[in-house]
Amino acid sequence: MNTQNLRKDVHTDGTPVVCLSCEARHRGVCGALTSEQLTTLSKTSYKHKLGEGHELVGEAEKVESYSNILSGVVKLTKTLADGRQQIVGLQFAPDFLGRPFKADSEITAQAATNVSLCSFPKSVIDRMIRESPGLEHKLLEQTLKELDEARDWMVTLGRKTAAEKVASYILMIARHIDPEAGPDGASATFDLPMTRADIADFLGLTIETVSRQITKLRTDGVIVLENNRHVFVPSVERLELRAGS
Amino acid sequence: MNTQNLRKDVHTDGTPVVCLSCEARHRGVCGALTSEQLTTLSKTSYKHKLGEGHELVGEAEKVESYSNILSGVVKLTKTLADGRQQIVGLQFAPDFLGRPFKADSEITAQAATNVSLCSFPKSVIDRMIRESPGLEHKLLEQTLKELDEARDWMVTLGRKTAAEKVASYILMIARHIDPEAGPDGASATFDLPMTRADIADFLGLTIETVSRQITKLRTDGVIVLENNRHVFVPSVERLELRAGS
DNA sequence: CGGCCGGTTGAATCTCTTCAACGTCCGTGG
DNA sequence: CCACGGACGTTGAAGAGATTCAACCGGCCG
Repeated sequence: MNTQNLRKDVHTDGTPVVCLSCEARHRGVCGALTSEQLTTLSKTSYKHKLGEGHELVGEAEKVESYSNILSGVVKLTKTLADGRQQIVGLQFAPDFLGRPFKADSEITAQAATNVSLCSFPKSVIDRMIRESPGLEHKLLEQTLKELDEARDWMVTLGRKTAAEKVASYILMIARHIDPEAGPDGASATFDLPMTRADIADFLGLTIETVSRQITKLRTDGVIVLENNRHVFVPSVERLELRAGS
Repeated sequence: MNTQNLRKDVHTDGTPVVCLSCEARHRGVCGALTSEQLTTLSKTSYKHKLGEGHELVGEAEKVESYSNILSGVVKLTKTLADGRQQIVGLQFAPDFLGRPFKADSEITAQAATNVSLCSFPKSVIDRMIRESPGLEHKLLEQTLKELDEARDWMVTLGRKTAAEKVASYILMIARHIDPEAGPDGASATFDLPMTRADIADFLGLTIETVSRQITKLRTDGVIVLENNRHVFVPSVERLELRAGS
């Protein structure tokens, strides 16, 4: 037996096996880590799945740990004292989940779909941040991206009509989920990852208004529905027009 | 003559004279820099003032440079194709102004009041970021703070009534500008740093609605006005109630 | 003085919400 | 097996809240 082959099988350049096929290593924060750091991290990390609706915060799931999203969609929600809710962010794979340097986020994170995560203790990451500037750089980049997205959404919340809001939402999901949706004029097919109630909380509307606007998009032929979830967009460009740019 | 005294007068521990009384050195990003870095930076930095309404972007003022805000308020605006506007952020001293790692921000920055800035070339900062992790850490902290603020505001935009929005705005300004406004039950006095039009663009409302809601707060005794700008809040707590938490 | 800018106020309109009823899907239990 | 209940979604009618359009006021500058 060849020890070199054995070593390669187990470590493959020193990269832990669990990380080998992980998207977070390419596009996520783990890309900033060395093989040794990945090895250290993988010893305390664990992959797990959460069902739709499961909360990630207040269950020792996030306060004391960070996670990478491997698949699925996570929604970040803020709630007013009287119960009004607003979704303030959606996170897709391979986003990093967690708020460094702050214990209480005042935000609840919830699985919008079935979600699989790779979680690790806060302390290990916080130490690695201090040791390797590359990681902090990755975090800064992701945070800037989230800030850009939040500001884009502020325009939608503050200045768009209900019809434009719903179109903007479908367009955003299409771009995130459907690989083809990029070039204009193309079509797109995908599933909406959220209920009408979630969409309403995301758009600052009521369930009824969301439903009516989706119906309108359907009767106008901008989208084709089945399941109330599965969407076909014949022309992404036409949808963009409805989104008010 | 004593050379030690001379040296102290000019350099004072090596810290450049222009930086000595600068707030950014304490609470801003410059706090992460060594005396030598400050010296390097101060050679290419320049302090200047901008009048209200002056744009900071697209005038070689920001695209190729970053700035620290020394005084005044800067508004960040996004505009839709048809002219609808939304203010997506307000920055106060000693905030850092500029978007690292990205040439085009799709955001315009404008002086909401008279503003004084300390500006430096993008290239110098970008290099220092690479050299000193502390600076990147400061930037990450500020970006996280801005993200928190953006998300707070998303709740206001999406889920609050016009009355609550205006109260929230006045409350936010009070907390930023008036030193006393912290503890509940206290009173506060300050000037609104923006026109009604700006406030409307910030809250996703029309000028008229903003005006009506301010009038209502005035007739209800929650605020006392003069100048349409100067505000006295007898009880911050009562204002908080109007803001819907 | 006249015009413009920023702000206020009123009346009509419209968009979105509220309230209510109804339909469908799906798992549970008789 | 089918009836029941709940979650999710759609649709309609009535109502509230914000916008639109318009008039008006005061201050400032040319």
